[in-house]
Amino acid sequence: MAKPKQQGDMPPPAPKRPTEGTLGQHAYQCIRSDILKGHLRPGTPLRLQGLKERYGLSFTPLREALNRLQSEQLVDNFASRGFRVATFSMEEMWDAIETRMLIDCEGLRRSIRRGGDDWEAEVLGSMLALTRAFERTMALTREATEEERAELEDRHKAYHHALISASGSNYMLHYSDQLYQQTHRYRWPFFSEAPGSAFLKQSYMAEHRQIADHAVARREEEAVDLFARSLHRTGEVIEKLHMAQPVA
Amino acid sequence: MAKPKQQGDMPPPAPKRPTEGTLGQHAYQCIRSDILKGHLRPGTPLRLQGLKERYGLSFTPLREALNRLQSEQLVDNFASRGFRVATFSMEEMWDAIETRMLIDCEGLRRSIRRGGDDWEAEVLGSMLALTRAFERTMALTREATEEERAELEDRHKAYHHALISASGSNYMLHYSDQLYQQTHRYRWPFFSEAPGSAFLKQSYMAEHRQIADHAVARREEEAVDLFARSLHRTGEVIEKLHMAQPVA
DNA sequence: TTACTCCGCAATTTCGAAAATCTTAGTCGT
DNA sequence: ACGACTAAGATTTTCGAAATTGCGGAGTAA
Repeated sequence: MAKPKQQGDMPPPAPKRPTEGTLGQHAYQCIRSDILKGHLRPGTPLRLQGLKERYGLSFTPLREALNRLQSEQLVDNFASRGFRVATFSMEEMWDAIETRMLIDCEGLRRSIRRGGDDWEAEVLGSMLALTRAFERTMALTREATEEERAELEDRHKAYHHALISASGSNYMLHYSDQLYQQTHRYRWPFFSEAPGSAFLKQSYMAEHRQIADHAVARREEEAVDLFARSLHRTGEVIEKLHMAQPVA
Repeated sequence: MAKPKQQGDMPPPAPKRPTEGTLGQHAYQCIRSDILKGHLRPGTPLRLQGLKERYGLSFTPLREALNRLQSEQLVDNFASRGFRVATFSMEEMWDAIETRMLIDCEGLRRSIRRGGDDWEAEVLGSMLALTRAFERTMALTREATEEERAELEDRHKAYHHALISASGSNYMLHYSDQLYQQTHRYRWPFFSEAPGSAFLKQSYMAEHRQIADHAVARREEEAVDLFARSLHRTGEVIEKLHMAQPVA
């Protein structure tokens, strides 16, 4: 039983101060990324002095970012007692999965019904990009770097976005994005290091291809059914992994 | 063709500084309330000096609130050029209605399947409270005060929340709440003053009662069907009103 | 021993000024 | 007349210090 790598132990250096945009935006992106990648663990108090040292930013932009992340439910705010990374639970994870199934399946249905050539191109293009990145990481004889994993993850996210991108609903896209990131918190630390994960990944990739094929061929029920099952299976895998290794 | 009252003309005084909680939270509630009630119009620049004068707060808590409202899509943030109240459009309104239909109907289904005595009591209780407030405002021989309207609105919101409260999904509840508030922006300035609005309100109330009755009697398909139609009709009414009186 | 109060310190929140950025109006050149 | 440039003023964003709040430990009384 392999132990998942302790991603929180050695967080990578924070990105440099940007030359463009506001520091509040930069703070948002940095903190969000660290939460999604597990460098900031669930339940962790987000002390302003610590964040200031890590990111080189004053309290004001940090607090602005934390307020945004609060509204996105990645962070809990305890009035006058500061902010904490939102906690994990299986209950919450299943809620995110099931709500995501509701929204994403509807988004996929609408896209299949309304999407034109551009949508098809986007689906197939993102599927191809995901396949390429996947093959590259599978061919590695060493552990993938965080950058390589991030690239694969970006491609994966783009694939999911593409599937529902012709839904005509900004709200569905927006909520889907948020729910994707919530489920991501549970997947990222464990998924790549799980036992049998190479087999699992191949199986997921095959499934992703099938969903894309069904979608572009306008086989609505097949696509949506497989998509729902795939999302649900994500939850099952996460649950199994978390049982094997309780959350810190 | 009656013109809707110009709610933005004379905004009521802002609430006093709280003795509890943070000023950032207070700012959030004040600004949010003013947006939802139309005192801050769509597209309006949210100038910090103006907000400071209106609410008696420094820039920092104001900015914190604006960052939160940005994540909730009530406010748009233009980096280095400040914040604005998010704009209206019929497209956006329909998106909110349709997404809300998706989420709320699923929430109602789940509640009908899973809810116990407590849920039934909540549904019937909130229906009763809404009826009482409604009858009071209908019996007025003068125009309802903003407080009276706000009470009715709070009861209405509580009714909708109750219907889906046993869904077991915090995300659905959270998104439903946000979508409720988005649609509220379109309803509030116009709905109470629309032509034939007394008739329309009676019809809505009868419908709300029927939905509650179906739900509590566990007639899932009837409840959900009527609920969906009711939500959709809200969109139709809003659209009609906005055609009669284009958004300022 | 338990419960309560007080105090010091740490942390959070807010303040207002300074720094940075944007907007507008005026001037100059083509 | 139009476009480019500049300067001044307005506004936004950030900074760091002050004000406020929470927490933990020590002391006291029952």
